[in-house]
Amino acid sequence: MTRTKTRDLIEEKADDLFYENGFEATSFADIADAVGISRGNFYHHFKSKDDILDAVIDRRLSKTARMLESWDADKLPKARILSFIRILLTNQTKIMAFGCPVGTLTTELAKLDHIAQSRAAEVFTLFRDWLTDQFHALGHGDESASLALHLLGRSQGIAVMASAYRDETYLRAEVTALEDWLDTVTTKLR
Amino acid sequence: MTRTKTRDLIEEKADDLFYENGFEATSFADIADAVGISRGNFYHHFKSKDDILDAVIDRRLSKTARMLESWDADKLPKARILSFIRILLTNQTKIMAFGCPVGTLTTELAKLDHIAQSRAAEVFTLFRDWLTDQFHALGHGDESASLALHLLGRSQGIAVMASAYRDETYLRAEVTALEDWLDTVTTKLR
DNA sequence: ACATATCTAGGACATTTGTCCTAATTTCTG
DNA sequence: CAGAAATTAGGACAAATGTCCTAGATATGT
Repeated sequence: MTRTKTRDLIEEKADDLFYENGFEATSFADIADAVGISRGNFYHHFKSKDDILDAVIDRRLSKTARMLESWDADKLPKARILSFIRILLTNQTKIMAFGCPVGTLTTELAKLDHIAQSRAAEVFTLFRDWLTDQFHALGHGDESASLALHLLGRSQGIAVMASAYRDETYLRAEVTALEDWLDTVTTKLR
Repeated sequence: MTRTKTRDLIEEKADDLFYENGFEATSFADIADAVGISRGNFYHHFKSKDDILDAVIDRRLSKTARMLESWDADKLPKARILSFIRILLTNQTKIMAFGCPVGTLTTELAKLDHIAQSRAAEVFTLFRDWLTDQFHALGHGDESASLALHLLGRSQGIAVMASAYRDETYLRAEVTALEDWLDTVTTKLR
């Protein structure tokens, strides 16, 4: 198999496992098993566990950036924010089982006092800046940044509670509440 | 040392370590070192790691119940809810470093597929039911339960974002926003 | 087609993990 | 005070961890 293919496969499986089982709880053996390669082969592609973590974070950063760009392409600001809110519904099953991938990873890395924590939080920054742009486009001026952070926090809270209780009704109700909030906030301007 | 004293000390240190470093990342050796006893002695008090986890959860449950009772004793419903909101300020430093102890533990246990996950979530239930009572007392009727869950989710989101960015300004702004929300919600009734 | 670089498997390694055992010490009880 | 019970220390144990090494297989470039 070509280099990039195996590397990519490792990153993909590691990404999944870090999300579903946590970074600390995922061992080299777990990833190697999931990929179907030997443990030894591993070190040809990644020379340490932190190396894989870096790659997984990179992967998530570019995946997120691509998603935001695709929303930029064919939507209006308010619809874009709605797309963000509705990630909670799109990924409902996984979120109820494992929470938000971004929030849970940064939380875990904070506890581990891991150097990569701030890099993991950059995924949040991607969303935050993008959301700030959207609120700006809607004419919210200086408020835009705090609206973006507020929305990010609301989503995180929903993810935490939805997974704690595995409660779909709560999740849906809160998504609706967020959509209402967006309506209120965007119509308050005129 | 008497049985209860050592047991208590172990629980206390385990509680702290689980919070600050995570459950999985905390080893027996870590706890034993923190308490200052030998690893062997450990198994006289707790026969497995899950045993300590159970004890720590019990501890948190009763600690939480006691706190809520103390608020019941000398406050009015709205002031009680305000006390809840202001936990975020009271425990600001720890929350910015390690997130919310309840949210982060349930999240981790969900990923580990751990049997104790639902018991850990009972701390949320304590808060939820108590908050529901307060909203009831304020005359919110059937809305009370979802208001309680909403407030719980908002707090969780704030804890996640505050620790992701270690951002005190955000935390304070969002607490103020929550206080405003409480005002709006409670005055909307008349 | 051959030399070179890349990839792969399998195992070695020291360390750490959770768990358990034994023997000594302390504390309690009659 | 003597005997029983509870507590403690220290180490043994297998399994798992992250890391590294070697030797064979595969692919690549000329």
